[in-house]
Amino acid sequence: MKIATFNVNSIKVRLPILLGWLEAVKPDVVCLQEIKCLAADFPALELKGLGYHAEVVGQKTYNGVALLSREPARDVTKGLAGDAGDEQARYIEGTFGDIRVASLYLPNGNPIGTEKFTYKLAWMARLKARTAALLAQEIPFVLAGDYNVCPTDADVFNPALFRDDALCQPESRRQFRALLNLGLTDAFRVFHQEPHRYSFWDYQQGRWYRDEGLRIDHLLLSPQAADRLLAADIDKSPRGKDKASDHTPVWCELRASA
DNA sequence: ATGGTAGCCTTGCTA
Repeated sequence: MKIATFNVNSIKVRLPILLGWLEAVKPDVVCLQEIKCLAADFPALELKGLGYHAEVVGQKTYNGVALLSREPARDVTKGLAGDAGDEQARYIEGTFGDIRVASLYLPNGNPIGTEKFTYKLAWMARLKARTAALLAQEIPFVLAGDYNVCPTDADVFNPALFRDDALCQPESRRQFRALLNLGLTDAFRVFHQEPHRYSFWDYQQGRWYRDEGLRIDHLLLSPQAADRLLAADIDKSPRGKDKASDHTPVWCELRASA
């Protein structure tokens, strides 16, 4: 089973690139972020035309996550537990075969020293609590999405430039490590230890052209999923197209259950 | 020293 995550930065604008990529790669499950539309405005028909079902947590203008899948999702839950007053569309879970999958869009948190950074850290604490609850079930699961956390200085083109950025803050990295230390595996790093592999390149200042990016899109696997991990990589090809997102897909492949 | 880009639509906000 091939599972991918892709921050599309507007599903409306990115639909041609997304459709082309789905046709070429044929992933079984795709976790989307920053769809930037209400669920009612999601292009479900176009995706159905390629054989993909969609489950959507929408929001106008900002955020928004979705799960695309060849087989319909089961037991879909929308939103991240822990703050009933949180209106932001950043989390959805569904089950595909025997694998639980979440599409998440972790808050950016910039600028630091503001309520935005506080919200980011609080959201990470909620994600840790949800992860602990999932781990207690001892099932294969994949938490995939835009974490807005660059785990180490090897995951950013110029650490000094990001010293005061929320994506590279020690506290953001600490909470990301705390999540991993519960027992999750960063699928990409199982197969690729080399530094300077990125999933995001800013639109400004020729960052894509110069390969000056950050690795902030991750697939974190439970032990039962990691035991079935066959491959994982970043697919840079969509980022090079006209009208590209500033992110590119990251994927992993899991062996079918015995 | 500052602005640079993109997407939304609010002529500013978020990233």
